[in-house]
Amino acid sequence: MNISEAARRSGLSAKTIRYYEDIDLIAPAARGENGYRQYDSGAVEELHFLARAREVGFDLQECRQLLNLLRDTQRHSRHARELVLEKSQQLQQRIDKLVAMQSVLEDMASRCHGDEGPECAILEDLAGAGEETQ
Amino acid sequence: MNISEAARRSGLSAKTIRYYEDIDLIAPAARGENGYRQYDSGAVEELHFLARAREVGFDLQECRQLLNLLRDTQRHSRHARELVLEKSQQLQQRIDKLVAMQSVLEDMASRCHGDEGPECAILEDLAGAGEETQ
DNA sequence: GCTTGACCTTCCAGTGGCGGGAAGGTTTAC
DNA sequence: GTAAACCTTCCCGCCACTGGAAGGTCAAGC
Repeated sequence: MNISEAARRSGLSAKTIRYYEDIDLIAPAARGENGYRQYDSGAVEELHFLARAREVGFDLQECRQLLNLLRDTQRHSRHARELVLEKSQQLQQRIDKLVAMQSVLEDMASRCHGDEGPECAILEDLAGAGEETQ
Repeated sequence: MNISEAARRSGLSAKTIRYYEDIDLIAPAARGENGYRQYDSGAVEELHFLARAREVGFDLQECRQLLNLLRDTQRHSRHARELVLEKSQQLQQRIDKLVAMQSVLEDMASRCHGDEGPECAILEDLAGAGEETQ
């Protein structure tokens, strides 16, 4: 099949598939007589694997490691599990940070009248926070 | 004061301050005889405002709007409040997404032995998810 | 045979928000 | 006198793509 069909089946865009080939994340696709890339179901499975791994938060370097594990029949499942748990912790840190940011926003919004007047707790907060001790 | 002192007081890096000037987020700094940028406390306050706004999740375009509100004595605090609440909703969406991703990771990890064997629920999941119906 | 449109190819540029580092000028301290 | 710590501008790199230009290919309809 051509690249757009492989894209449809894998969940990646054709652009992304070419990009992954470009950075040697995947092996160069076979080519037809016309120079078009050709994909079989095995290739699509790898692409789909990558799409899934990206969806759950792995970056391309980590995807590389996961692909190596996928291809390695001598692998230890411990390695995959470690990658997943580490990624989970990273996500937790990002979540914690976003939650903290959001609570600051909600707090500011709650103290702002939000009317037609110029007085604004939000702008005061952003301007002055951390300067009271001086 | 010179740029590194302004950086220290505002919480931004000198690189970032120059960048903000470059993209016209802030007015060009005054220059001393030697060509060095000079900052007064008013300029530092604006930089600090920007640092705070960035910390709570606003992008530079939104920071531009917030700065306009800060400078506008005729502003309506409603505008600032709307920006904050919209940003809060955006953060909520990002949080929801990350939480969903993390729960997938935790689920996969829980079903993986994580031992020295090659059998691995994680890799199976990533490879096969969404294909059972076929 | 001709056109139209949907494919495909490569290559280059841009995104956001900076950070790193080169190459060179200035100031300060010893 | 010199070393270091500043400062300047400029350009490249990061991540993971996306958009678009310029051009080749293919299938369908007339």
